[in-house]
Amino acid sequence: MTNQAIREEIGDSSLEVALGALRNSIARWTDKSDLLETAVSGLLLYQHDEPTQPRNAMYEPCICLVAQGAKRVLLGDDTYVYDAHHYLIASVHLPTMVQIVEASRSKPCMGVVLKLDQREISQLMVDSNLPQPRAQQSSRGMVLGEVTLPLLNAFQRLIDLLDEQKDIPILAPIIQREIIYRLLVGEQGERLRQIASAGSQSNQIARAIDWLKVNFSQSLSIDDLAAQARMSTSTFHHHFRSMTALSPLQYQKQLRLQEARRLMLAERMDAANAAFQVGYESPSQFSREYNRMFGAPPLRDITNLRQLAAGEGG
Amino acid sequence: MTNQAIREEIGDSSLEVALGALRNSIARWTDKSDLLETAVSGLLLYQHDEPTQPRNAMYEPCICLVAQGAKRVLLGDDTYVYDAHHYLIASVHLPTMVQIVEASRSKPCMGVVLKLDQREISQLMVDSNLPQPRAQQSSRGMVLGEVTLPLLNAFQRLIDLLDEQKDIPILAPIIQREIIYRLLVGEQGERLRQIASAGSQSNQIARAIDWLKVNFSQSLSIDDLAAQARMSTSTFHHHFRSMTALSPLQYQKQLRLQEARRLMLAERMDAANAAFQVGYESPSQFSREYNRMFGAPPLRDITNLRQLAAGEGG
DNA sequence: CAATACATCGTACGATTAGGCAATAAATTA
DNA sequence: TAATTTATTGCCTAATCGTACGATGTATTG
Repeated sequence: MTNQAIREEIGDSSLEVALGALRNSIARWTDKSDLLETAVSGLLLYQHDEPTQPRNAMYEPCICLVAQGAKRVLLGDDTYVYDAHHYLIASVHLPTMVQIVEASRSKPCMGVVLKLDQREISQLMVDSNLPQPRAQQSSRGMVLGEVTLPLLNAFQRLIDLLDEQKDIPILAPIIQREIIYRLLVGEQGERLRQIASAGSQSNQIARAIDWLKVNFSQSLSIDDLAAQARMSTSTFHHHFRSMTALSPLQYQKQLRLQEARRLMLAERMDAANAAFQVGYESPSQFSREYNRMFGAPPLRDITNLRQLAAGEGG
Repeated sequence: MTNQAIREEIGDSSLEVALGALRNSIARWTDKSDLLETAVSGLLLYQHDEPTQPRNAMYEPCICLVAQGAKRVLLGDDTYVYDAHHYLIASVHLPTMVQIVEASRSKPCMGVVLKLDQREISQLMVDSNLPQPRAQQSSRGMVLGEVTLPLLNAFQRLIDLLDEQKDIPILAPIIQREIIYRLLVGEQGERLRQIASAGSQSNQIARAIDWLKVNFSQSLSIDDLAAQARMSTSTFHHHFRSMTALSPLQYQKQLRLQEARRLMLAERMDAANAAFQVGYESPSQFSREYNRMFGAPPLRDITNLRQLAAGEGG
């Protein structure tokens, strides 16, 4: 056995130990098919005890780990599958399809999510004099990386804080900074640094995405948005798509339709009003696009969902 | 013979008489194959005693009449042929191919050109309370119309002024206003009014064209130009093309290459400098496009032209 | 200095939009 | 249950706009 192989062996076994500890911690705080917002702001824990169908979900800027099980994320034509040995970073808000592909009663999928704040990342880059990214080109806003022991340990310490709530205000930010630092210098650090470096194309696109996220119900002028990002219309398109796998309009449409669905489902709003609320000016157009996205026209889709929920509840 | 027919007969014969008078006047001031800028500013007279090949020419905003002979104007894929019974209005600067198709020693092509000033047109529209145009859609910046007797008479009086130079400062503007008025209320008045009504799409495009005409050697941002015209990039394209039969870039290219040709021919500038002067940043690109437009690379084209001129001169 | 790779930009094309109207489904009432 | 009203969805037209693609210009590499 070579030294290299020995190191890997040791590393791997340490990793497994750390993952085991993480599983225990997650299990202490969450129950089956449970999602918990913890006392550490931005830190979420969850477990789920069976595979799911793909479902629409919005990823926020965050880093996601699973201590057990596996998930599949669909972004445009790309597929990202991650498990206990791979983390996933989303550097912007991204509409995706998410599916738990590996989970069971005996071995539920157990996950940790830590939301990332771009300002923190930028601050850390300045503070630690990390080099500006080489390439100007913008790439996908989602990336997979290999889980390392120090990273796992940091997460472990973060979760351990939940037992010592008084330490959270002081220690949580420190540990979060450590995690971010480890990501920045890790294999996918370049990506994160691109997003965070002010004025870069990635950063400009990220700003545009933030704007859309807030103002999706307003009517959208791509030309203006491009001007804001100091790019030509077509260049803006190019970079937007390379980051989100969606055209700006498709992105806005996703936001609009998902919000409309939420309004009808949770706030019991009728189709026409929901359509209007999210920025559509004609109900017929809304109906057509809703149908295209969710597979059924508004009312029928909502009825389906209600029946499904009732069935699960009973 | 119906009254209608009689009126037409009378009208036609009067028209012929008027055209005869116009021919005499033009002949008094111009010689064979001669172009005269008259003492009336904006008024040009010319005659040409043989048909020509099509040649590149820039039309300014103007109205063109021929008292004898015929001309053909090529604008993009459109062809405009006009003779003694049809005038041609150009409402913006337009790069065209022009060809005299009917002319001979005994019956030379005899023409009158009066340049039009958009501000005068707008002023007249306000003063005379002419209605704003109905349609918003923009159309070709060139149009043919049927010559009428009053129009011919006005032109006759304008040319007659050349014999009474002291009256020009007072009478020329008045007669020009009459001509513009007749055009505005005539069959093609709608077109002219569109161009002149501030804020209309046609007017916005006309402004963009004016800008291009002056700043063709600067590098051009279509997005900015569109923003200036308060249109989206694509809408701007659409209207620009419907008015000029050219895309904005093609339009600019025409201006650049024609100016470069002039610089080389008249100012004896070398190719590389001419290229640079009109805004090209690489001589190779210039050469390629020059070749495409004039059928020969810069140096050879100029040599050809010089030989041609020498041949005609001798 | 040529050749090549790469990013950017212009623009033609096709998708999307508003707005109006017709058809249909659902709900309410006779 | 039938009739009437109301809410939703489907369809049309004309215009605008988004955007994929190909042309153009810039940087890089041998």
